[in-house]
Amino acid sequence: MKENLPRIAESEWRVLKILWKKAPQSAAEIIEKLSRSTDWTAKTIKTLLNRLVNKQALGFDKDGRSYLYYPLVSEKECKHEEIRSFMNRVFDGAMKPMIATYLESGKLSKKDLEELKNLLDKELESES
Amino acid sequence: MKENLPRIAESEWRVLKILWKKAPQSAAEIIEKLSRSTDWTAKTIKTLLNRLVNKQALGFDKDGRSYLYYPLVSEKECKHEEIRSFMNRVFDGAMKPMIATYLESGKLSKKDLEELKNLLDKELESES
DNA sequence: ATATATGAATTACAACTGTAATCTATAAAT
DNA sequence: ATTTATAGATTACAGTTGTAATTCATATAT
Repeated sequence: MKENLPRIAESEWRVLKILWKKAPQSAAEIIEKLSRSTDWTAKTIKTLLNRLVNKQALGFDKDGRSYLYYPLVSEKECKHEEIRSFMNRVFDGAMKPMIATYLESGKLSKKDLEELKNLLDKELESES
Repeated sequence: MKENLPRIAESEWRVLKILWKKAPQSAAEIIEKLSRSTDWTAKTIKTLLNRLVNKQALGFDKDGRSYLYYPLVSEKECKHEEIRSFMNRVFDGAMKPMIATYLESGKLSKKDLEELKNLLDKELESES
């Protein structure tokens, strides 16, 4: 609902996603989870936590001598912003060409297509 | 058809888009066009052309002492790749949450929604 | 023939990223 | 009390990007 979202790098998205699922979490917990999905060392993950704190994307409370981290930026805001900048960069901001291009890449099954159609239908109904 | 697409930076997209519209074009033409939509100096644009040539995203033919540039990477491939990496980074590769998030951001008019629905319908029909 | 303007090539430089290693303070183990 | 392991802080270092300025070669003007 506010201004100046920090820029989130690719590796930082991984960290934020974990904290959006559950917060707060200690560095140890975060490291444990990321170690399963990446090959980053604990040091690397600490660096990412640090950078996110510096960018004010994360905050923390002290718990003894370790920290409990939590997001300061909302998942929704970040995703909206990321969609926006991606669409501008690649599709001059227009959704339709983006979808058309995606369809063309043939990555969607019939079921996917129908689900998307449902989404749109619901949105159309719900519109005042 | 593909393999080893170079990574295209944001500013480089601007240049490529111009050359996908029409190719080949001289640096002077490209500079002229980009000067209308950005505040980059000619030097900056030359740097971008150079980098794109180094990444093998552009090629050129000599025309006297200046060059005529043309894309070596296809618009379609680049866009597909960019969608793919964006969806992975932000939405774990799934289109539906992406669309849902976009709808939620309220950036689409009723007309937009209907156009998108048409796109999907056509795709569904055309599917064997 | 020489000076100048212009195209492209090279160099610049800081911020951001990926990917850590090292340092510092302190809690825990002995 | 001293050693050691550990948490977080600081430093590292190369590659990418934004944003040019400088240099080099040469076509053109004088």
